[in-house]
Amino acid sequence: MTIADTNSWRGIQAELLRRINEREWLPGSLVPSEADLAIEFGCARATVNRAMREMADAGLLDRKRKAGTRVALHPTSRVVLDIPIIRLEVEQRGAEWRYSLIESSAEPASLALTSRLGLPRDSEMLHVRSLHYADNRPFLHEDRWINLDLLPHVRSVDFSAISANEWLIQNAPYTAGDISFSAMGADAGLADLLDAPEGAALFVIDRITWDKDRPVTAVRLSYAPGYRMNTKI
Amino acid sequence: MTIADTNSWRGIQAELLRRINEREWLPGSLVPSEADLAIEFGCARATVNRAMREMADAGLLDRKRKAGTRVALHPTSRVVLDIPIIRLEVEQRGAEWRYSLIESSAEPASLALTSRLGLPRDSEMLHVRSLHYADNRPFLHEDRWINLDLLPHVRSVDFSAISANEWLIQNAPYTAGDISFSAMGADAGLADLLDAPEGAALFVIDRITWDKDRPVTAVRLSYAPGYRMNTKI
DNA sequence: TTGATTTATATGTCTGCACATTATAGTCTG
DNA sequence: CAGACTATAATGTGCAGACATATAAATCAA
Repeated sequence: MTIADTNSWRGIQAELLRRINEREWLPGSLVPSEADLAIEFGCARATVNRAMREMADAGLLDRKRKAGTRVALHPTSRVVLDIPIIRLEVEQRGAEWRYSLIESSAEPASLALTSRLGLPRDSEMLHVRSLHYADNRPFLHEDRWINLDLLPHVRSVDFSAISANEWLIQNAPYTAGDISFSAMGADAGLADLLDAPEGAALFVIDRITWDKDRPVTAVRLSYAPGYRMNTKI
Repeated sequence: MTIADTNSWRGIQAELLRRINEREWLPGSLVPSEADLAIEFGCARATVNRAMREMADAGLLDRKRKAGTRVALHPTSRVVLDIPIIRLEVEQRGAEWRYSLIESSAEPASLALTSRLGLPRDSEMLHVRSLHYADNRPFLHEDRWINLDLLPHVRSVDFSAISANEWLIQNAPYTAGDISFSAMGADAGLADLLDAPEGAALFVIDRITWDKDRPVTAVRLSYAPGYRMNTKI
């Protein structure tokens, strides 16, 4: 019965984590109720609740009213990724960020894209392609389509002065987004741009953002070979 | 002054989100204090706190004592990935999971690995390589090293009957982990195993888990071409 | 002017209480 | 015995108040 030093919610959480990690409470087993734990730790029930709620959010505990709280059977580790502005990502690596616009023009989007976005076929969208550099070496290729219907004044933005990535974050709010990560071989054009051999394995992020069911932008970020996205559990 | 219908913390959170999304509160601007908002919404300060704390955790708000709360300037979108047991991941796709052990043997680990794990050089570790299938097609290659020092009884586990992935999740608790995602070209061996052309771009997850500073296992998961990891913001 | 100290303020957390919500388990009834 | 109803037990949420803590801003001293 090792009572945590402090009866703060962090102390209680640490103690609960210890009991789970050290198999004092086995996966799938029922743990004492909030009220009982509050008595044991000599604190208010709300404090125990605070500690346990976070653990439930993290997937370590399964909680149901009346049924009680159980240690999760399959603790799916939950990973949190922070996706920053590209400029900041480069600068955080201690490299100098540079950006160059390749193309910016209104074009009819492909059927694959419009259908995925729920737009009328042959909708005109702004197609912006650009390259981000870290210390003068290609870092990633940004291939973006912007919904002109939702953001008509984007036509007049000079994307050689500010990256589309940054302009959108500051000017186009979104309420939801779909992201997918994958690996792709570099085609001839990308290989040339990224200064990589053709067929090189590239880390790719595809992202579509929405503002209440209306698509804002669809982007594909293709990173130069060697890129790693790191995080902790 | 649209007061949210309910003065539950969710209602308040929704209203705050609306004000941010609709640019009523601009990025970087100071928002009213908890006390003021509590008065405005006619609720307790704790309720406002609950709503705002979650938004701060999500990176939408920056909060500092005395300085107050500001709308985040660079709303780094925070993505949450659930990394399930491989078997469950395959089954969730509606495919049949199958598993085959390639190799399981105690070997001295490479210097690169031992130094990364903080183990003595030439430490013996259990090297387990296996292949996971979805509907009889190669899904991913699991290349794992297990710390025999920490888990000596793992020598006697039959990894042809249970996957190392699953056994470890159920038997080896960990307190921290480092994960990195990248893209790699398939070498001859992997290409053969995954039934892919040599050089094909593979999505790769490297993960090291720790139990209080002691390494538990290091694993590289190489997914067959075409794999995408999806999530939402 | 500059550096140290104090003060005021916003957030962070805890308490004790109350009621709401949900789902289990038991009971009653036809 | 089956199905409907009811009591109960756990979590979910809210409130008012209190104190803790960090820190920006103001004040004071050299």
